[in-house]
Amino acid sequence: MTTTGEGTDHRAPSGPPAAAADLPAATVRRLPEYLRALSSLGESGIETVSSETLAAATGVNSAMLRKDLSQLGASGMRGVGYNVAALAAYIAGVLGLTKDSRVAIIGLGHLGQALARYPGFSERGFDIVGLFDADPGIIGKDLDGIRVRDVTLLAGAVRDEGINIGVIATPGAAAQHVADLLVDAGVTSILNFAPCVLAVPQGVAVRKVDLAVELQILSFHEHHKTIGRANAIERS
Amino acid sequence: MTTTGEGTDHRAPSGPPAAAADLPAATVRRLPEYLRALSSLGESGIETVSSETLAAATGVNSAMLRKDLSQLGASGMRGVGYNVAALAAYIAGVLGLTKDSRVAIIGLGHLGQALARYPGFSERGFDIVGLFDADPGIIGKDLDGIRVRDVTLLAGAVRDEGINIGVIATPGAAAQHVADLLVDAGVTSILNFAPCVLAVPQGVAVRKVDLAVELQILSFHEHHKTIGRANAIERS
DNA sequence: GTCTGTGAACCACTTCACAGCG
DNA sequence: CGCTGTGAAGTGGTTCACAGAC
Repeated sequence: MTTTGEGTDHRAPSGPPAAAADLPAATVRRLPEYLRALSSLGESGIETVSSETLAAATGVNSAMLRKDLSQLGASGMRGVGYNVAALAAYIAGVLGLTKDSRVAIIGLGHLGQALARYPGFSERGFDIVGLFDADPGIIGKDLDGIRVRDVTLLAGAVRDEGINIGVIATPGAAAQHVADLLVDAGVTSILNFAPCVLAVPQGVAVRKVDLAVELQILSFHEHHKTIGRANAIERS
Repeated sequence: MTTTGEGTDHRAPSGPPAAAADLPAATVRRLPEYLRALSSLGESGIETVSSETLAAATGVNSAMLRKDLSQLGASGMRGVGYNVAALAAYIAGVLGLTKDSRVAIIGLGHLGQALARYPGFSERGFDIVGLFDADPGIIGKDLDGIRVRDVTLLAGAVRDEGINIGVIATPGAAAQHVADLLVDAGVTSILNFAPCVLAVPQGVAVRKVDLAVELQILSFHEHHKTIGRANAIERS
């Protein structure tokens, strides 16, 4: 399945990930990190982990980890710690990773092609099932067994193939149009790599990743590395 | 230069980006967005912009934009707004984009190759001057005119070629080793795409981008899209 | 009148510190 | 005795609302 790959042999070790609907955004952001650290621990054969250890592996404060997990409604044995396999399964459940997501990538320039071939997606339960572009020079191309289709076929594919996440890797100028296509077709989760702000209706979740922005933030720190004010750089 | 490309003809329109050293992290994160929006406005020939308009273009509250800019020490004419070209130049100065940065990418799998060819980097003043990998099958390969070198040559290249930003696009298992090489060679800014937490000494800035994490956060929202609680999804 | 700059209130998240369970 | 779970305190960031410049 998606998560541990190791651990003991029970399928659903903990109770059902019940009422974990309105977690703080900051907590949600950390859950994938916890999950990754737990997978890594599980592969090392470790069965139990303390909040202190797991927090160190994810770069957070142990109290925050405990608070996150308790808000989430889960586990932990006092005096002992957390069961690695059970906790991983629980978090995976909260994140909705029990059922694989179906992803379309729109825009297959260099970045889009790299995303299409990035093994980390399928490894973690995200099936890339559709590739779309507007450039006739790219349409028809085969990327690791998936053929790039014309973007005009996007809406039909979303419906017919159960696509529920759209990844926009087009130039900025095309991004809003693609977002509109996705939203009209019923997609409510979008990951945007284009350098622009997308307008979407309420209820549609958009996350934005701008690689150049990250470099510019580093540039800022680099530029102001004069005095010994080297604190507060992490987690900026 | 790095930023507007358009606008009026004065080179250094505003005063020197003086004492903007210890800005709040949240502000620094937004500066590149402001800059991008300003570039876009400048290309449209717009010379002046109100905080309201610029805030809308970047998806933030106008009061926050004004506060950011005033903290930064800059500009603004009451009753009128901000001079687009001057403000862009000012922000570029604060971010340290007046001098181009020299970037090395380590790890040239699919993602690293895409990053090496991503035009957005050079467009915004980041010169990719070094590509390094440990795989003999990749070393020697030419990517858009840059030859991939053996990672053992990294330290020397950092010193000889003035590399000041390292981008790690290796598998997780190799990332810490590469980070150590970079730090030992004197690099103090690292952008990490590997799915792991890096340990670095104080004074070294690390930013982490994990593409799968972004999808997992979307998965969470997708999974909990039951009730009409569609607020607070943006900016999570 | 318009739009900036900013004190004050508000809110969210983080850290501390410790009570309580195993 | 160790480690979780959590109230309480602290911190940082956002929004409000308005005084003041143009």
